Amino acid sequence: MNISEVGKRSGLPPKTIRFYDDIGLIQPKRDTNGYRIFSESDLHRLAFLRRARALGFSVQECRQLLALYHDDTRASADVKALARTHLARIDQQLEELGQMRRTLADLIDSCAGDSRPDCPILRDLAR
Amino acid sequence: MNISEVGKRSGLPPKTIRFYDDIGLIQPKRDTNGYRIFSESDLHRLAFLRRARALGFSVQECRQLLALYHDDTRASADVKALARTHLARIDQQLEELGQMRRTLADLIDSCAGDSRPDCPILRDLAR
DNA sequence: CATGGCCCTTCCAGTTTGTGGAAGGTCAAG
DNA sequence: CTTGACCTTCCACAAACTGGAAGGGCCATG
Repeated sequence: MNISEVGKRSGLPPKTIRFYDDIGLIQPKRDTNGYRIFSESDLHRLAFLRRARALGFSVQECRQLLALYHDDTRASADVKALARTHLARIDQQLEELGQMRRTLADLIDSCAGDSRPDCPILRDLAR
Repeated sequence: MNISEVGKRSGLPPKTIRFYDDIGLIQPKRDTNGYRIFSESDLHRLAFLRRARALGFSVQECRQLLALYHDDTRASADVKALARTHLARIDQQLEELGQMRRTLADLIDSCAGDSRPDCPILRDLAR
C-alpha cells in the first residue's frame, strides 16, 4: 500500500502519516524507489492513532497507548490510569470553557448591539 | 513605569508584555537607555488584553476589540458580533469536548483496571 | 520515445501564544 | 569598584500539523 491509499483507509492525510513516521509512531518499509510501503499492521496502527487522537489523547499518550496495546503482559489498570488522567484534563478544560461561556454570554446579553457606542462588553474588559 | 512594575500591575509576565510589544498591541515609549517606559494608558491596554485573553479571545480578536474600544464612533453591534462569533466557537469546543468526555468516561467505566491485560479501551481504539 | 499528469520524496517555513535561556548593557547600593 | 537585580535583543522550543517548493518516479497516450 502506498501513502495515499493508506491515507484513505485510515482517514489520515498523507502529510500527517509522514509526520507520524518522522516522530517514530510508525516504521513503514521502503520500496527501492524510496516510496513508503504500508502493511496491514501499519494501517492498523494508523487507524488506532486516529481514534486515540480523536479522543483527545496527546501524541505522547498515543505512543504509550500503542506500547500498551502491543504489550501482551500489560495490566488494564495502566491503560485505565492513562485514560483517567486524560479525562481529568478534559474535565478541567470543560470547566474553564464553561466559565468563559457563562461570563461571555452574560456580557453579550447585557449589550444592546445597536449603532450606539456604549457597550458593557468593552466596559467590562476595560474595568 | 518599567516592565516588571507594569507586569505586576497588569498581571502579565514581562515576557508576554514584550511579545505584545513585538506584535504591535502596545507601543510603549523608550528611555534613552533603551528601556521601555509604560504610561498609565499602556497599563490599561495590558489589563484589557489580559481580561480579553482570559475570556478566550484570540490575539487578533483582542486587536480588534482594542481598536473598537478606542473608536468613539463604534457601534456596540460590532462588539457584540465579535463576541457572538467567539461564543459560537466556545460552544463548538464545548460540544466536541463533551462528546470526547462521554466516550472516554464510558470506556473507563467498562475497563476493569486490574492486573489482567484485557482492556476494552484498547479494544475500542483498535476496533 | 516524449510528454503529461499524478504520485512520491525531502526540506523549509508558518501556524498560535507565548516560555526559557544566553549574551550583554544598565543601574543603584554598599 | 563590585555585586545583584534589572533591562535589552535574539534564538530556540513547545504541539501537531499544514502548505508549498524542488526534484524524482511511474504509467499511459500520441
